[in-house]
Amino acid sequence: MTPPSTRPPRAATVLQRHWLLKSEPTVYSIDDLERDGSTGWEGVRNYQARNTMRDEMKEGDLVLFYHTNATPPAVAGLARVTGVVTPDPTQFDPKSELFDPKSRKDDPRWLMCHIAFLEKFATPVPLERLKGDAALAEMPLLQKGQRLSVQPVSAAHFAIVLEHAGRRPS
DNA sequence: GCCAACGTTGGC
DNA sequence: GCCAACGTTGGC
Repeated sequence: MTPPSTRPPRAATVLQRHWLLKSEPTVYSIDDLERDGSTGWEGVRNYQARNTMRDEMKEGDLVLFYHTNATPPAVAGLARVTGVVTPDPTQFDPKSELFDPKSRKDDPRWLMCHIAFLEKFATPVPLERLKGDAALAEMPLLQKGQRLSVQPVSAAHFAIVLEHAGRRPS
């Protein structure tokens, strides 16, 4: 017989997850986010990334802001998820490169998460440095062929990246 | 610019 | 449902 637990049930509200969002800095950089304070993450056109934003990212989650197609590619700073997903307006704009004629306003195909600026790293963490840390070998970003623009990051990997950035894990 | 890896599309 | 063709990603 299992005695009744004396512990409270694990509360989903205490779970804070960590993510990595990729952006080309020539399109939208950590400096742009610092200037804007917060932003809707427009432009995701991959179903897996969309589903992650829709189903898994929660307010208060922490985000590594990664500069892709940059010199060098690097984790550039930190952001925080601020709320639920909303339709990505660019899918309905015929003048946008991201226009999707198959998406309907009453059933939007593409969604965007919302993030707020937390900090720009004084010391960005280059991809090469991440690759050089054996403790990060399993990080999704470093897997061969990976190219998701929205990725999960484990709490352990997140803390290690912060250390590389010269930050004390909080 | 190259190209490996992956995702999407569409004919059948 | 298969799969070839095509488009995109993104480091180098």
